[in-house]
Amino acid sequence: MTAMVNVVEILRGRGLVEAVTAPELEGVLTKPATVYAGFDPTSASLQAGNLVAVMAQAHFQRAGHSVIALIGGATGMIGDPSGKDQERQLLSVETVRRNADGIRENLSRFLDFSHPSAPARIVNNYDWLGGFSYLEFLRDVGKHFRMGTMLGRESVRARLNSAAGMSYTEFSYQMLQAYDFLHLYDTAGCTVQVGGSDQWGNITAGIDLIRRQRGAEAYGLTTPLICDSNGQKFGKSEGNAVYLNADRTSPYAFYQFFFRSADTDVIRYLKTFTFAPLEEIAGLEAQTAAEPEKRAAQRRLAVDVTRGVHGEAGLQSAERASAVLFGESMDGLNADELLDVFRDVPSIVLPRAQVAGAAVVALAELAGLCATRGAARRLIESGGFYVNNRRVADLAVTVGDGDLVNGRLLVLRSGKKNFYLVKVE
RNA sequence: GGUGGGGUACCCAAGUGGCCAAAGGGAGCAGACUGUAAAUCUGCCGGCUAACGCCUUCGAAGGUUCGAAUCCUUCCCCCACCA
Repeated sequence: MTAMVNVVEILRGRGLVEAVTAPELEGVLTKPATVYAGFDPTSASLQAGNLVAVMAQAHFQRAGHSVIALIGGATGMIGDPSGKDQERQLLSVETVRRNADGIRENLSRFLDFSHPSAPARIVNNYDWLGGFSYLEFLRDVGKHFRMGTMLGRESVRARLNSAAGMSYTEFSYQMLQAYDFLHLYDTAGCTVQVGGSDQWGNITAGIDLIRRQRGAEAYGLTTPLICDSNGQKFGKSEGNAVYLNADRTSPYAFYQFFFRSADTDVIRYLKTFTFAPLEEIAGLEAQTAAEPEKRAAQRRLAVDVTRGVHGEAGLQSAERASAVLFGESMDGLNADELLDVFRDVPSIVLPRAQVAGAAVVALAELAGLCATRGAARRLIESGGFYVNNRRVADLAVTVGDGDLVNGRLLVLRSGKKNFYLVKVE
């Protein structure tokens, strides 16, 4: 058998390694291993921040290892206290199930489930934890945990010292995740767990359990928490999370999120969120230094990630919309072309009677572009309001039939980049 | 349970009878400059209004007063120290 590529080295080179539990991991990975990462079904879609763990797993699979994505159908009902300062709201069984389906869809874009020798697998820990009785669990699992160790975990200590405190339920979380690791070790020969840096405690809990119960060594690798150069957690756009599902974050908005990356972040992001070879990234870095206004690195980042998540069709619609919105004029486009370009932009349908003859202030509020009439007034007075890409700074201006593209479409805009489509019927 | 300190707008925080829709900072929105970046500067930032102004807000409910975020009463919640 030919020597395997050193996946840890690849991950390091891309800034995807925060820490490993033992240096021997690299040696272990010279032979095919089974690697798992868990995903919390708190939402029906993964967020951009989750891409770090997903990419790490994809690199493992590309290097010839078997990967398992674990959806926390059971643990999601309990709530992982790691990195949270509040007790979590419990999710219903139904919600967790629905969310698990959404996440499965997201993951399928990155992991190869039909790989000939090592197909990726998705498992749900509800399948083995759901039927556990409390007594059984205490006897078979809880017995192997020491209070001192559990209380010493960072996630527990931080919460016990906080005003919010911690419930017994959340305190028990670490045992469940540890048991997952043991279960996957037993049933799939899984010896490596990958997770965010906040997962360190949960991962080592699993490693301890496997050592105690089976006398075997298991390993963990954590990925760093990605922040932008301002120290803000990665994956928020205008205060909202960036999701992978198209119905939550449109391909256009998704593309734009990456395209707007700062120069100081974009090279790091390319390494982390794309498979672009490091030599190419070095080239883009040089180009960014020489002619930053071309935004070549940002474009490459946006293109690669959007294609990965939304496919070729999603990428094309995002690029087409971006070209029109930020470059070419929208004059000369008819309503159908505009509808196509703005497919991903928020829109509202209004009856003709409410639009024709309406003052722009009223319209901005009515369409939902501004929360209140006053906000609409201020926006217009400060010169940040556009109708069909033309600035309107006068409150008294009204919209007439002649302003509607093909008599049925109006493009509103706030600031440089927030478009809003009004469909008239 | 005792004692002390608190609850002010999205967040932090000043304000102890009228000049308070409430200082300052942060976040946010917009403008200028740029490159859809960063930094900087400017404006806005409870609601309605073209504006004068009107309405609702300072933990909750009552009360005193011409007038209350500010004083009084009761209640709720939080924090610190002690038990």
